[in-house]
Amino acid sequence: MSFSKGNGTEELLEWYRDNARDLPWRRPGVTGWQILMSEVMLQQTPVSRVAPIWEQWVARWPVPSAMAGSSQGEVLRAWGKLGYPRRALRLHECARVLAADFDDVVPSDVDALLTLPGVGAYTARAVACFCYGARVPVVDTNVRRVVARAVHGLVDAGNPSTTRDLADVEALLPTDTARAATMSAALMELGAVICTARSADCARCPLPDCAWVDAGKPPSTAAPKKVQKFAGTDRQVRGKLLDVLRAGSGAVEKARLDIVWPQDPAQRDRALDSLLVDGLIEQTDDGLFALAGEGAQPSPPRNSSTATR
DNA sequence: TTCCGGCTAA
DNA sequence: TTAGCAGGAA
Repeated sequence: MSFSKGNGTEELLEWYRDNARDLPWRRPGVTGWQILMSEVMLQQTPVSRVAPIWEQWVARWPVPSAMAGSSQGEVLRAWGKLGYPRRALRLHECARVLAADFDDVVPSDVDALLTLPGVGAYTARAVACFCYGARVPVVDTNVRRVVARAVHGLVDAGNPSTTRDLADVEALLPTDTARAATMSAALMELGAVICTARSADCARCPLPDCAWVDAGKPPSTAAPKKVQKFAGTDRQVRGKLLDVLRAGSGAVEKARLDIVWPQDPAQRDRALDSLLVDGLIEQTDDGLFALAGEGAQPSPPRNSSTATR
């Protein structure tokens, strides 16, 4: 397996060396933990939204044990509106495991990384490669698309098969470890900047040859995929409910949550229950709702300021 | 396969 | 209006 005719490895590596974006988590001296935080944040979330939050997190929780010392609620608040807040919860649990079982250091071994909460096939290899320079295929949606086009001549990757994709990319990597690691980063960068889902800027593409271009840029033949709607879904309701708790400082009465989704009480209660099940929120003994880990905290003293009454 | 946020470029 | 975004887990 290789890029269509010529092997575009040298061109791609050179392009990356000269054009890689100056992302904060690519700075020298960034640790495995900090890389891991960036990777989890970047799951389904654009770079521009992640960068400022990541800077705050690196300053606040520079090592796993620091985060393990904070409550889940504190982490959820700091997560803000990045979306998919279960990621934050997993990262917190991951920090606890790293502090307890890994001497506060993110492991470099892919199999060890895969045991960590919130770390899947992509993230494990991304950390092994970007932080520790391992020669492993790093396959995300960008790489999948680049390989589909440049190698297979298709606009989009078909059914994502992790096994096949890993083998595809593995075959593209140079033998030399350092060059292979750079190659993985370059493939991702190419998909993120040049060969994007919306448009392929072939004029600026460093690859000397592309199977998709050679084939005349054929459109997708795949059936239109089902769109995962958002408006009116439980996801939207969960977001609104969680936003109330994130914005406030302590436990709140259910009525405070009810008002953000009055149109469908059944759906609202279902969403609220799912947040409890996910461990994102908790219920206090007196029936109030709070962010996870904050229900036991003394709510703002209601009667202490009796002088004002 | 489906569910899980929130934002924005086109 | 919506497709798409450095995915993971059940």
